[in-house]
Amino acid sequence: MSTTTADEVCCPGAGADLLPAASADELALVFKALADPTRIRLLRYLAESGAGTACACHLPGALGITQPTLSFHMGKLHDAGLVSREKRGRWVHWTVRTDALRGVRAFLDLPEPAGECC
Amino acid sequence: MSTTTADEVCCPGAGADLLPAASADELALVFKALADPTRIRLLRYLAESGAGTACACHLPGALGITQPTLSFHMGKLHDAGLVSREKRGRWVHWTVRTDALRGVRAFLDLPEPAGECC
DNA sequence: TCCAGACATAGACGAACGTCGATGCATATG
DNA sequence: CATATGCATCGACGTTCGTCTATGTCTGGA
Repeated sequence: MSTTTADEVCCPGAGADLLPAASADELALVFKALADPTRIRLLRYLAESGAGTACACHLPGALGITQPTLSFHMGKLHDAGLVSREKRGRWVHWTVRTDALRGVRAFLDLPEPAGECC
Repeated sequence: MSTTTADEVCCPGAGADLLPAASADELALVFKALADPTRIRLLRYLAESGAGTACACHLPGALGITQPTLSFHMGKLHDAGLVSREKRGRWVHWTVRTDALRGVRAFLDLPEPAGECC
């Protein structure tokens, strides 16, 4: 029931192909990890620290969250591949993985509008 | 309670300043709109269509979702400022607003790791 | 060896999300 | 005017999310 009168009446140049569901899922996973203000600030904080690495010991206080909540967010970032965990003695040090952002950055470079529609 | 022993023991170069909460919220809003496979495919579809504009009449079938669901997702994209709505007669045409992605694209250009940590 | 501290995990709870069917509201067409 | 159609909205539902407190686990130092 898809090819009804709509196809011929409305914008015919809109026959673009869809992004495969697998690719969309993969992108959404990273975007989901970025879809929280706390995690955005965490990522930014790490990126601005020396060598993109820092322990998160003073962050709960600065962000107004508890330690388990911080652990939860870092886990999310880690699951998305955006940070790597390294245990040094008693503390955990986190490092931003900028290469993990390549996919989403490529996606955001959407083709510029060119040509007419209808 | 912030400047305890932790500050002097663990990575001292980690004294980066935090992104303001308002900026983080703003970024998270856009990322939240992108944090769904269906919306990712919709945005990509629009971007690849002529002039970044298309009506969404054949999309429900192609994506395996119903018309209300499509309306819901387009509303989300619209709320985030990622698309603009234009009513032409009986149909609604959607256009990608690539400029709305500038903020998140700038954020994703995280500073490269430079210097040593500890 | 034992204690203190850093981090993870478990359990709970309210809020937001994604989806649907049903309905309402415009607008083009006969 | 009556009808059909594209889209938005409503109400409902199960799921996921973000946060907390309480507890467990592991490591370094006294």
